[in-house]
Amino acid sequence: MSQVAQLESDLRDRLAHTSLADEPFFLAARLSALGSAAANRVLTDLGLKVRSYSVLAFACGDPKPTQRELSQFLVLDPSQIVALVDELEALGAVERHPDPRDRRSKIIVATASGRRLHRKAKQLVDEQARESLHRLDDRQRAQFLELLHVVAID
Amino acid sequence: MSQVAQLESDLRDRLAHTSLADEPFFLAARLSALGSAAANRVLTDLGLKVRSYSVLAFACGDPKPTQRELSQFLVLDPSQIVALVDELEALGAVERHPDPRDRRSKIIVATASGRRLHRKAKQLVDEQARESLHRLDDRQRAQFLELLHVVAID
DNA sequence: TATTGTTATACTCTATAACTATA
DNA sequence: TATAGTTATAGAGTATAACAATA
Repeated sequence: MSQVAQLESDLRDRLAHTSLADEPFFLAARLSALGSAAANRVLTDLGLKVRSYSVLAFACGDPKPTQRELSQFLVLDPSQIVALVDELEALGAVERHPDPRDRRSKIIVATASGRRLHRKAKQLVDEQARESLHRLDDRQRAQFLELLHVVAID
Repeated sequence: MSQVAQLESDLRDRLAHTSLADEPFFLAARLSALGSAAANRVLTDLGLKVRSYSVLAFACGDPKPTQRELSQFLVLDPSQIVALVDELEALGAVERHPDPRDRRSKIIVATASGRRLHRKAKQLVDEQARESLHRLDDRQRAQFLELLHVVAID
């Protein structure tokens, strides 16, 4: 049914005083669940989800990733990348290019329209992220991102 | 196959300089995926997973949660709580008690052996968490937890 | 009428193994 | 022998609707 778990203040207070509230993996899972749901909601109109958006973002960056690298970046099995790339390819957003240095590999590169799509999507996602961090002031937000960066990118 | 995505330093460096590396939802998702996998690995021997461990933790806390509350805390559909509680009940770790204030609700409360199980599990999980945050010093870790707390607990 | 727990079901995601072509 | 991408498939997780008991 509904699963968006907007907590009333008394429930929030109870959650805040649980033993789990000090366990980073629980907090990260909760943040991830809430964040992904929100991001997916915002991306639907563009035909994207968090996963495909992430692949597209890498395909827009430099250097271009192979599928193997994508699977490591996104913590997904290589076999799952196939469907994601297929999906974006069907949208005309990315193409599979041969890797000149290893003919087994395929490099995923965004098309011009893929880059436009990414620009629009990033704007929506960034705005949504700003909202979900609204309880932090500028300094705290910067700090949080820096620490999260260190912790999440092994 | 393997999906534990231990990155080599050059790949880590590439990931660190991607546009996604500044998007909190992506970092949270990555941290959550890595953290849950690690926590699940550590909990297997006790017959628990992250989800069931989380339910057990609430059932050990005070005040005891209803299933409805659990679904909000864990950002899961109420129908999914049923199976989790069934699972813990089969382990003899929790019991469903009638809620004196609302006979529709069931309060989930840990048994004595459930509390022992939780104690053991928490020790393993905490140790694992400390490891995965090893790149932060004490002050940073405290800061990170505080900010994560604010952001994840709406 | 609305809500709690439950069941059922369809759908998505995840994990694993095997295949092919390259290395 | 090992690795990149692919396919197939089974299992786990997710979303949705409907029902009985209770509010």
